[in-house]
This record gives sequence, C-alpha cells and structure tokens, in this order.
Amino acid sequence: MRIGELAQRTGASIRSLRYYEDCGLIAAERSVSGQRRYDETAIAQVVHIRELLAAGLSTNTIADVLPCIADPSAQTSRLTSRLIAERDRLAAEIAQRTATQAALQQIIDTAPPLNTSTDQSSAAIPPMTNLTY
Amino acid sequence: MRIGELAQRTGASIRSLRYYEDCGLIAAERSVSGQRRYDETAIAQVVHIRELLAAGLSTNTIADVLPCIADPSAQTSRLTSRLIAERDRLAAEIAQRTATQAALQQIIDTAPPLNTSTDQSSAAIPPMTNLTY
DNA sequence: CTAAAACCTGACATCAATGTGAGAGGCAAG
DNA sequence: CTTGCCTCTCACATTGATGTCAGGTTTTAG
Repeated sequence: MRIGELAQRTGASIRSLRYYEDCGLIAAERSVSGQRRYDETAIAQVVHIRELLAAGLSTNTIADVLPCIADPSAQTSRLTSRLIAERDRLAAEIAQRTATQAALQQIIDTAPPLNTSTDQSSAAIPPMTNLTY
Repeated sequence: MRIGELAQRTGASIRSLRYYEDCGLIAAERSVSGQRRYDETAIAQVVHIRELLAAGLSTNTIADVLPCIADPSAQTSRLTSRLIAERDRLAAEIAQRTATQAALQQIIDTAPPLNTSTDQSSAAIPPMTNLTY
C-alpha cells in the first residue's frame, strides 16, 4: 500500500509516517518512481510505535528499543541498561500521575453543591467517566 | 527570601520561577526596587506546581486547577469538567505507561545470557533497580 | 566606597513531534 | 492528452518549558 492508505489505517499523519522513517523506526520499499510502498505488517508496526510514543518514549529511545522487541537476544548490556532506565522512568511517571490523579479525584469528590442553574456542562460528562476505573 | 534562594530550595531554576509567575501560578511581593520577595509558603507552592508539571499538566491547566485545590468550593461546573478531563487523561496515560512498562520488563527478563566480557555497564545498574517495585 | 554577587527585563535559542505550504513529479480515468 | 489526486523533497512554523545572553540596577561584603 502507499503512504496515504497507511496513514488512514493507522491514524498517523503522512507527515508523521515520513518522520518515523527518518528516525529509522520503519522501513519502506520504494517504487521505481520513488514512492513508498508498505506491506500489511507496517500497520501493526506503526500502531506499536505510536503506543510507545504515547507512553512517553522518544523516537530515539524507540529506535534503540525496537530491535530488542523483534529479537530479545539482540540485547547488549548497554541496551539492557537503557531498557531498565526507561522502565524506571515509566515507573516514576506512573507514580506521579497516580498521585495527581488521586488528588484531582479528591477535589472532584468535594464537588460543588450541584448547582442546577449552570450545571448544563456537567451533564455532558458521564460518558467520559465510563472509563478505566 | 529572594528568587535565588527559592530556586535553590525548590530545585527550580530562576528562569522557571519567573515563568511560573508569568503564568499566574505563584505571586511574589516586590521590594521597593522591584525585586521579588517570597515567604516560606512559596516553597511548598513551587514544589506542588512542579509535581503537577511532572504529572504532565500544563501551566495553563495548573492555573485553572490551583484555585480548586486551595478552596474546593470554588469549583464551577466548567472547572469540574476540566478536572474530570484531566483525570481521564491521566488515567489513559497511566494505562499506556503501565502496559509499556510491562512490555519492557518482559524484554528485560528475557535478558541476554549474562555476557561477562562486556558486562561492565550492567554492574552499575542494581542501585537503580532498588526502586518502587 | 568599591567590587562582587544577585537581581531585573527582554529577547532569542532549544528540543521533539507535528503541521503546513511550495514546487515538482507520478498515475489512473476520461 | 488532460485533469485530478496522490506522492515526493525541502523548508519553515508551532507549542511549552526551559536555557542563555545582554545590558542595566540592587544588594551585600570587605
């Protein structure tokens, strides 16, 4: 498939896909005229990359980590230390966010005395609340 | 105290403290000559701000949220909806990071056959491992 | 009083991921 | 062949928090 379709099917912008390629995160075949061609596996790859990005990893880090994911035996000790550092960073971020989440929840619970006059906006909220908890 | 001392005692740079003030996150008295003066409570305030920043909230969001923390009854329904949105965002980020953390851990566990030749770097790791788990 | 150290404002730089636009070429359908 | 859509590369813009530098004032120590 070409880049437009891959973008559509992954939710990534075309710009981002080219950027991922620049960073060495995905490889693309090229047609004679120079257009990028992707096979079906590219979709999962891109989705995976975007999950890692959403988890706060940088493209540089992802570039380092991806080979280990494909083949864990490819780990060097340097790479392992990198993985551990990233895991620790994630743990710290999770801890910080969990604490803040609880703090926000507490404030929300100490909610205002349900003011029915201007309360129109909070009526739109419940759908968002049906998540994860 | 003056800005330099506050910076030293909070770990924030002077630049950041002025930035927080620009964003309306902290207020500072001014001496006749225009220098910022802070009381002891500023320390906790700055630390708190930095915790929220570390949790991924933007200064704009923090500016909106801070008054609720000081006085939960100050919540408008619009603000409550903002709080809920932020909480949900945190929940999503936590979920994503938790999943990625587990994935990294799994790769780490599938570690290489402890290569004693180039393994000098992994000897420096254990101290970092004594964290959170 | 003087020199050093700390502070002021203002402006420009940085990083990372992404947006956006220009100018040119590729490709399928009419 | 032409029209329209897709793609190419290159380059500059954006956002947010922070760094850094410059030129000028204030405070403090000797």
